[in-house]
Amino acid sequence: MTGIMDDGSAGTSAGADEAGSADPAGCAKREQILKGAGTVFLANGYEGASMSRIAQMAGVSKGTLYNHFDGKASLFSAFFDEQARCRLAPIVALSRSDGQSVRLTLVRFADMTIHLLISPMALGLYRIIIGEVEKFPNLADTFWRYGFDRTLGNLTEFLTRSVARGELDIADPALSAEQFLLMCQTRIVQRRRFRLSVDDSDAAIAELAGFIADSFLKIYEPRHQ
Amino acid sequence: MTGIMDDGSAGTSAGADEAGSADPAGCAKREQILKGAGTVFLANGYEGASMSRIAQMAGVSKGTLYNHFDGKASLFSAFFDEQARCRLAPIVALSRSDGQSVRLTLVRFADMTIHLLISPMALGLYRIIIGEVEKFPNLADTFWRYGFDRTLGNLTEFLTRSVARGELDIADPALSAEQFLLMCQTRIVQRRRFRLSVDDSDAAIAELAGFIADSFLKIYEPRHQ
Amino acid sequence: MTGIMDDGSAGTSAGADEAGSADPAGCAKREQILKGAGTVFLANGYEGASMSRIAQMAGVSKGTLYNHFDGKASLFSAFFDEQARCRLAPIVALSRSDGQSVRLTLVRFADMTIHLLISPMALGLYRIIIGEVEKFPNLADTFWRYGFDRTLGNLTEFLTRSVARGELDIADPALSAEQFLLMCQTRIVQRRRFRLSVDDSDAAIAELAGFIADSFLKIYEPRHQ
Amino acid sequence: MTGIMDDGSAGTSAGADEAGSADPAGCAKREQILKGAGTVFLANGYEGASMSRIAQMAGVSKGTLYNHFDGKASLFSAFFDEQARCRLAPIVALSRSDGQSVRLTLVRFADMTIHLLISPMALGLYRIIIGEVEKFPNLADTFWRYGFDRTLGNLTEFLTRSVARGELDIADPALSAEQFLLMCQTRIVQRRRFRLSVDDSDAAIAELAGFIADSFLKIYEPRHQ
DNA sequence: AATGAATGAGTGTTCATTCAT
DNA sequence: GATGAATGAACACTCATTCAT
Repeated sequence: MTGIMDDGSAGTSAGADEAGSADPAGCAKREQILKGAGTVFLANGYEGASMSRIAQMAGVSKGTLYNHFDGKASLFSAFFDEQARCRLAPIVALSRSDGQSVRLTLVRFADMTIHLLISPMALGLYRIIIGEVEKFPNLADTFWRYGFDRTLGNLTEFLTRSVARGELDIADPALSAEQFLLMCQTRIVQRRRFRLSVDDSDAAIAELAGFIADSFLKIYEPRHQ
Repeated sequence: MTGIMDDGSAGTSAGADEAGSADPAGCAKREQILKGAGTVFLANGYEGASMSRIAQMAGVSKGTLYNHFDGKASLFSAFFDEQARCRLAPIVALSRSDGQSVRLTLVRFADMTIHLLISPMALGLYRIIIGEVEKFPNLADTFWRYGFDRTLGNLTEFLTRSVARGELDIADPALSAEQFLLMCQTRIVQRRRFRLSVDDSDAAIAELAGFIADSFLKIYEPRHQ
Repeated sequence: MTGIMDDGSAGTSAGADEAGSADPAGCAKREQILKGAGTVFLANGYEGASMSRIAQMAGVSKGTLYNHFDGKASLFSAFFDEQARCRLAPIVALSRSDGQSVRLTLVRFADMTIHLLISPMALGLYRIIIGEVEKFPNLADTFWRYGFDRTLGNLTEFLTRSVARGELDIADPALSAEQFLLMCQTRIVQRRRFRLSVDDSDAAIAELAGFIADSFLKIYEPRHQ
Repeated sequence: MTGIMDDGSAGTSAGADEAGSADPAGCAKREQILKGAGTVFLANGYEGASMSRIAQMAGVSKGTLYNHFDGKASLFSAFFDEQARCRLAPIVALSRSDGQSVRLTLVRFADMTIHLLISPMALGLYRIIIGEVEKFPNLADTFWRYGFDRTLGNLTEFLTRSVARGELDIADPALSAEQFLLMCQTRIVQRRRFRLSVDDSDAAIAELAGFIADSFLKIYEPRHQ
């Protein structure tokens, strides 16, 4: 439905030299494996996951894993590519909602970002990428490109439009967008990443989102003199 | 020189009066092991590190590891505690530097924070904690307390003093201190954590530190009307 | 031929109708492992046996051991159960031989018992059970039930029948049966358990069996006055 | 007090070429080690005992163990020799009690034997010897000679005297003595060796002792025609 | 294409033994 | 003589990977 899906299917069809009738069936098993792999990898990390458990979780035999993927590392990368390509960046669409005040848009953006970042999937992906970046450097790259840059790009675009409208005064929108995303990690997100207890109720998130948006506006709202 | 050093030397001197020459020797082996363990843990994570490799790296036999530590997890924790206690938070002293302008203090604080956070040790510790927090929840706690809270506390204190002097207008200094620390992770720190290439020259860091301090001041400098 | 064989074949045939050719193959590996395990366990005891040696002796890899059994203790128990169930108590059938004089039956019973008890397998099992009874209490229980109680039961039954016929005068046949079995361990069996040299030729055993039967008869033959 | 002590001290003094002033002190440490070793060996068997635990239990350092004994096997043998020489065969003295009826002597002998054989020490020694006889063949030999043969010898002597007095009619007193000792293991002793539950109250033992003595007398009491 | 039994190098850990102090 | 830190071979057990079916 979004451009994300298009990207995903495009990537698959590009390599779909085996397509036709075999593709759906083969893809089903493949997806089945990737789903099981994801569950195990997110719960146990790369080293902590065993191929046996993945096979068991996916409901296939261990041999089948090796028919579809070259090995553990390959399966791990495939899982991450799929996650990054297909499931990240649901914040994208939101920032398009024009017609609202800049503040409201920023508040909603912050609210959604915080909610996303403390979702089990996002926390798990962050954990595993940060943990395994030395062993799988391209993983972080993929994750960054698909998971962060797109969101960042949309926010940057929104900020640029706002600057053009004279609603904000920003010299480097890309840098400020990144700054905004980091401010969203204050308190709640950061503590959740460290598994520290914190109030992450919707109300607490909403309040924090307001605080972040206001802070951001104080930095960048045009000062009339 | 700092309170950290005092803590460390206090612990050491406490055991020094009954040992004399024996203590350094025993401590030497322990330190030797911890050093090797650190190298391997930081490079490979907890699961990826093997006791054999640690023994080899530390230049001792595998059995000696177990004479000094209860096991892998124990060694890991010991390494972590030592790092958290002794090597983190050298930023502490800085925020005491009164007599300077608030901006200069913030700039220097941001500069030091960025430098610290992109140091190999800090990057490695962050990686490993985030990666292993599910298996070692108390690790993140220790890291947070020693590595983050102390720095945060000092910054909070500084902000509170500045508010008292009328130089800043902050409702919740602790929250704003955390916000400042997260802004310090914009661009350079975050990219280094993802192993992405980024200009982390002193000049680039200095410029970013200035940007962060200015942003922070724009949020919290008193508005005269 | 005996009830023991029936038990064994019954268990096998129960699984044979859904397997056919696969069962024997899987069972073959299992039997192969159990055979190797038996050799090593009997020669070295439980603690003295290493899984590596068992694997080597059985001609399989160490991993295969763990594909078929949960671990060392499990393998040990499996070996034991099999031995206790299938190889002990071949004396059972003998006591049924009616139509002979009581004395002859007792002599033959003693003769067979002594022969059985000094067989390498019985000596090894006895050794290992006595040695490991603290660590595997259920082992001794199994051994007792399959190895001793059945034989004891048959002898008791025989004695009871003889009492009914007026050929013996026994108040507590179960106790006397046990007494008989212990008398069978005089001299030869006991010395073999201690690895002491002793004449265990068939002739010596036959003579001892006669002595035991005569002693037993002197205790329990009806005294007419 | 008994001949046992004489034997023990004789054995020690025979090898006391290092005697004089060093002997008592060295012997104290040696005894201390042997005591600790005994505790650990009896509780865990040979393989299950670790030199560290023995050192700890004896209250000496691990190195000291090796100053006094050649190694684990040597310590094990030394412990057994000492046990066999010094602590076994307290039944010896009893059979000398003449002036009583043969039956009473036999009853008291059986009673004492049963009590001795189900004592923790005797059960432990039996277990460990039977279990380790393959690895330490001379152990069983020592145990047999000191633990069994002496008792057997005394009983044989008593039986011979009784035969001479016309109170018993025994062709091979040594064989019959052994037979008597084995009958003493009926029911209670045997079950305790297998860790099976059994009534081992003094009353039960007394009753069993009576049964054994009566059985024995029925075999060997002179038949007047 | 799917299976799962077999593999063997690898893991964390223990422990009898040695030796400088 | 006593110590205990150091050793390294051995242990039970795991797991990514292969391959005959």
